[in-house]
Amino acid sequence: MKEVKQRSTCPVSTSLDVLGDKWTLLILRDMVFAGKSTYGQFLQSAEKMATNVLADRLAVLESQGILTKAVAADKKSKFTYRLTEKGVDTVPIIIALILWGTKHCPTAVDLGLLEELQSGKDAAIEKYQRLAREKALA
Amino acid sequence: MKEVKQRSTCPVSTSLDVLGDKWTLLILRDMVFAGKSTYGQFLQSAEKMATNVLADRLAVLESQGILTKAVAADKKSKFTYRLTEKGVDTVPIIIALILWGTKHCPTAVDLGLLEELQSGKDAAIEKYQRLAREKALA
DNA sequence: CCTTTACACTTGCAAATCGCAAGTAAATAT
DNA sequence: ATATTTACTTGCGATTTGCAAGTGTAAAGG
Repeated sequence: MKEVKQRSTCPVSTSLDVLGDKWTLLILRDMVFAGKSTYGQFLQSAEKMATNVLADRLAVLESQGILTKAVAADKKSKFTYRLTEKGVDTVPIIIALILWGTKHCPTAVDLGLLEELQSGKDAAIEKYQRLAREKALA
Repeated sequence: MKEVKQRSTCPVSTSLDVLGDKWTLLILRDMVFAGKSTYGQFLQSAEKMATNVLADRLAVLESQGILTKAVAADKKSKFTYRLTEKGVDTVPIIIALILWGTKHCPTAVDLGLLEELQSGKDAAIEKYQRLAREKALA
């Protein structure tokens, strides 16, 4: 039961107590936008996160109720991570990061997603939250 | 000229390369929502960040063009930090964190701001960006 | 049955970062 | 001249990270 230290009661601070590092939101990004759900899939991302850091972050995310861990349907030696509603609710944060990065970090590019976001952010947020919820039930 | 290592070209990742830690967004929060602008003011926040970490983050934020540093109008021994447009554009990220923290971290409370956000997020984003811009010009 | 592979971690260790306390330096105030 | 304010810098032990290698369990192959 990985515990998180709370530095203050400010909601920005408490959010960062859990999400404020270089890796956690990348895991959530992979779940929401790349449909990933297993340890092995998370390791394959372009950013190459270390195995021990991934294991640690998954444990924190699980203990914070942001995702759930269950034995996979096909293999008993495999686990499937799924987003909870608390996890689905991080979509607006990730989308805000995408918009900021795309606008201000010139080398940051994204396929069709950017167009979709620029032509209607709220619609995109709802779409990806719906998709994430459907995946969570599957 | 503090340099930031870019892990990939994904916009979420590049944003986190700069903003992804426990302190950076708290500095920006203090500038946007508490009107702070000096080293001493940042140190007084409830989260009690270490002096060397603050100095480091301010240097990164300045080198990334998120804020500017200038000698204060009243005192030559004092500096004033101001947000650039790139800095003002982090407001939606901070607001997304406020909404998530308030909804999912029970101890995270906020005075009147929450009500304001719930009754119109986009209006609130525009309001605080406008206020931040006005302060940046002052 | 026995061996190999796939998958999900765990461990060990050097390097980087953090948190804390104290010290430095320049500009004001007294 | 002395003290204070403001903004850092420095030193150091503790924590966290990144990298490589090892462990354990379940399925698959021979």
